[in-house]
Amino acid sequence: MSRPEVSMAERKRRLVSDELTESALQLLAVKGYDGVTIDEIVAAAGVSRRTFFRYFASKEDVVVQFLVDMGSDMRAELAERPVDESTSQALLHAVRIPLHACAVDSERALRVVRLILRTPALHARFLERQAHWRDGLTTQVGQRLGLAPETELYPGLAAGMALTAFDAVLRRWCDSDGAEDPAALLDEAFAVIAPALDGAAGR
Amino acid sequence: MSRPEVSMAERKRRLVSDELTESALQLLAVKGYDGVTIDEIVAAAGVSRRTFFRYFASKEDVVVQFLVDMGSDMRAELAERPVDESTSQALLHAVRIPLHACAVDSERALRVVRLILRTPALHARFLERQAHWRDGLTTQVGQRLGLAPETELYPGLAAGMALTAFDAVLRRWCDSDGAEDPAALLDEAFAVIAPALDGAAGR
DNA sequence: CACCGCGTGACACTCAGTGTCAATGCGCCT
DNA sequence: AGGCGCATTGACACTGAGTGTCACGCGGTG
Repeated sequence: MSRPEVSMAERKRRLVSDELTESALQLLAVKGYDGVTIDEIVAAAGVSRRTFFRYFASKEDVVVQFLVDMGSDMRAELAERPVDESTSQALLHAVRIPLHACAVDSERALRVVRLILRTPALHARFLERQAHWRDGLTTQVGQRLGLAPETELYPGLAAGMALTAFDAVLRRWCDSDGAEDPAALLDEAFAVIAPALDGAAGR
Repeated sequence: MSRPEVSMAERKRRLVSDELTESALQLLAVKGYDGVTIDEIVAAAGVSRRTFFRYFASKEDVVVQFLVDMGSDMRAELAERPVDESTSQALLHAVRIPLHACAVDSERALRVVRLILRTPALHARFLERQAHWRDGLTTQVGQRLGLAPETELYPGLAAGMALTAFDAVLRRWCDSDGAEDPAALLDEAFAVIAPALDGAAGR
């Protein structure tokens, strides 16, 4: 009753998913990635092992999955930037999205990022997601400039450089335990790469 | 007899390792990553399952392991470049190493790269190795310029950009089935990123 | 009330990866 | 030659990730 704008089934799914993610992150942060089994996670969340794999494709996914939305958000942001903006400025705004998400809930984000960066299996998965981000940004940059990414190297390089900056900033932010300001670091990083993004050779 | 410069035990290890790698690559290329089990690989190589894991830490490793040597080679090359050379030139020479290795045995390399790039699990592992390459190049760049990579963003960004170029070239080379010239593509890519590597903001 | 569809739990199974131990083979020393 | 130590191997057992299958229960519907 009331207003099932989202079917109650949908809310139920969210609930289970969140419960699982929460339990997992809690345990993983304490005992480390290899120190926790799926059985412990599902026991903490109060669901069956089988159900876990109905929500997440793998143990890694429960940590990394939220990244797919951030990838979409980034791409959407880039798509909305005015076309007369320089490539570096547009990409800077796009890359700010995930970094801003960290700043909003730095406590939690720091725990997750630390876990990812120092767990090889998670780091590998994380980088693969980033590759998808790059692909999305690449086609978007190509669209902005009217360049075919299959023919021209520039779109892929531009997207890659932007994410290189993101990565460098994220690592620094994590290593400093959140002490350094991500936004300032990102500006600094983009000051370095901007000459390549907006340079004569680029466009 | 003759000259056991390398202990016979060592040669034996190489033999087993090569046998395993060969069998694995053969099978994986044909049946796909998930279509092959370790048992099939070891049966083809004529060793026990346990032995496989004495040589490779995981199923992924048998495909990706050779990359560690390429990482060392790259870093060594960068270390040997004259210090008065521009950063972009030095990094270009370093990144040429792995690309050159592809060109030497393009037949085989193409098969492996294809397998890696279109198998998510392998791609993830591949990117993680590249992250190690980047770390090595980062400290090396820092050393060249007398910059502390923990303080300055530039070394990490420079190394990251160089590998972004490498990655873009590798993908293009693979997508074109080896038709395009890696060396030419790399020059093209470095023409884009060089302004950032050697630009005023950099050093 | 009977029906239907979906999410769930229970169970069994495959496969990756690890620890342990006994057997084997090779180099070395006496 | 014979014995000793060291390293590699195979066999076996075990844990944990991931998947297929099926029967149950619950909410909505004619």
